Amino acid sequence: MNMQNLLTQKVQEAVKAIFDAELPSVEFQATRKEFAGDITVVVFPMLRVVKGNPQVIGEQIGTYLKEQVAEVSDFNVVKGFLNLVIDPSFYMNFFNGMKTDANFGLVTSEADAKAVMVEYSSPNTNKPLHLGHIRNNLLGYSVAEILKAAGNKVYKTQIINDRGIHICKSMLAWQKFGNGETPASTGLKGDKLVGNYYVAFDKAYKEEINQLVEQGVDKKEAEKQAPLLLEAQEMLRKWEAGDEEVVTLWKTMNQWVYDGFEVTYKNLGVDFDDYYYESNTYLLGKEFVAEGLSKGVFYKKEDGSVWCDLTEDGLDEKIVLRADGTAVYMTQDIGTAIQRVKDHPDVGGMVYTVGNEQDYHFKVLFLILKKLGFDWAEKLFHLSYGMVDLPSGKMKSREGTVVDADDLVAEMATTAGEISEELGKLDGFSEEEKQELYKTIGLGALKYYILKVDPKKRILFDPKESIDFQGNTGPFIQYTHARIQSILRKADFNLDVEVSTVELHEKEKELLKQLQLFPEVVQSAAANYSPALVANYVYDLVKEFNSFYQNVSILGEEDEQKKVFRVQLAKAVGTTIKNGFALLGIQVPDRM
RNA sequence: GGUCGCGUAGCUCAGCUGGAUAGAGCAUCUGCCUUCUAAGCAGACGGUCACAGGUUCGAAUCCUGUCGCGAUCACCA
Repeated sequence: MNMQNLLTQKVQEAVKAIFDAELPSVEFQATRKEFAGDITVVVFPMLRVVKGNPQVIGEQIGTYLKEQVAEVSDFNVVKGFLNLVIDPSFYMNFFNGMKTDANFGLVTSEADAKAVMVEYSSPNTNKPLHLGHIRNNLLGYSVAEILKAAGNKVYKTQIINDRGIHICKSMLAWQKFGNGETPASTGLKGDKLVGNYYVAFDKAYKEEINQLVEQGVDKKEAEKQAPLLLEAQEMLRKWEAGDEEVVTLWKTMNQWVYDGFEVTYKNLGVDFDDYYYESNTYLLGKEFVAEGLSKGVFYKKEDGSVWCDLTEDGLDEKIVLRADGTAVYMTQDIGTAIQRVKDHPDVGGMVYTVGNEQDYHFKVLFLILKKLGFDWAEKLFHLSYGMVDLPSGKMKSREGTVVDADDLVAEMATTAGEISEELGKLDGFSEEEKQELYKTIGLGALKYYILKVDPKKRILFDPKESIDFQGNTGPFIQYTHARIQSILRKADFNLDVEVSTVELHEKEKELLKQLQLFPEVVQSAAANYSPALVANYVYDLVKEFNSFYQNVSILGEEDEQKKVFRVQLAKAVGTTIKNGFALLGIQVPDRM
């Protein structure tokens, strides 16, 4: 049992015994550094049940605990705060229980557990991934890993937006200006090549508009009339009709993009269990719209379009099927959700990692699924995150103001390399090992930078100010892990022994307290879908460790018992750093 | 205009199920490498927690209003 649960019981017992009152709950907080004690009971909330002076009440409860509870070795009361000193043996017991557990704090899922499906990435197939997608990918991957670690079965998936006018634009531009270029012929990544044609389309399209405007056509009208756009629309119609030539080109160019995406995903270190494609699912929702109609969840307007009335829920009316019977975004998402549960009957909930610009869409989607009567609809979560903006504003791929995902990852590795070279600690590394390490550090910096901030906050990213490698950063934490491994390499004695040191150094105790929090942090990060909680926790742990490392000699300690304990402690911290960072998708090196 | 989110040190962020003097990092300044990796440690400087009310023994945290920033309100996705 952990300390808080035990103390909750004991404090309730004390209040019962002394004041004959029932305490519904007990409030704890960490004891402030300037006071003696390890954990603090806040007396004020008890005043609702127990009348009296908080100082006196604190004294009475403190006395009771000291006498009755073995783990409480002393106490003091400051105003309404009862500071308890916990006996070192409690920490040692905890430590001896966890120090050999390589999965401390991580929970494996029960065989019959319900699964959670986490959707993330979900790009369009007409352009390469950029910094915004990076945030999405890192968040989705990390939340999936955190949910796993908290004891859930997880499927990672995405819905690929592979159809529509945007991809036709790239296809058309390629047909017109491409001269048969391929990724192989140009050496370009497929997603980059296709992205170039998307930009080329936009450029040519704008020229046409300008020409039309010069000829006296109204601008709005020109945007609709430009021959290129009409051609692209015609291409979309052909695609929907199954035109062989168009479909073949579509398949070819999409495959180029997928191949390019795979490289980016591999670079980022994210993966998926399952892929869904809009071209397969966009018609799926229709049968459920029909079902919803018969159930009275939806209604049909005179023109034949189908709607869902959400005004009673404080929202608007929402269209779920066009008058011409074609699917809208909502139709497709209804269908995809249902399809996913059909494919994976053990799915009991889903997480959608999608930017906050779609908050309203998901509110509506979840509500509609609920109205359709699916029990899992209660367990849907929109992992909504803030946009990544540049100092100049929003990233716009057509205007070339995007921070490309591959470029950024590469730049981070280059910077990591420059810093490493300067520090010159990599004697004995092969060139290959060095490159591998630079990638690990660069990615660590990038991932930590993005994941440590609360998902719902927007991020302002200034490409001119590079991401730090010092302070509250990924590399700082990786560095600490490397330091610990260095100690372990040098510790040439048996660590497999039980140490019962009762005398704990202040720094050691602080570390043990911090380690103890890890399991709760994992659970809380899962409950809040927040990698930031894990990031902040690991940072606190690492800060605490470095303070210990710099102030207390580990291998130089003369007392054999203490020395062994300190190395064991360092090892446990190293394992927790590694496990915590794994939840963020960040690797930790053994040397750097 | 309606709805939703955000506003904490010069900058980037913690803290937000109400609790002691609001914490880190970066930047600036001081010390610490003949001892376990200085991507580090120890310290200094820096705050009317956007503003105004309210609830409370107690508010950065909860409620109301105002201001600022962003998103969204398509038979687009």
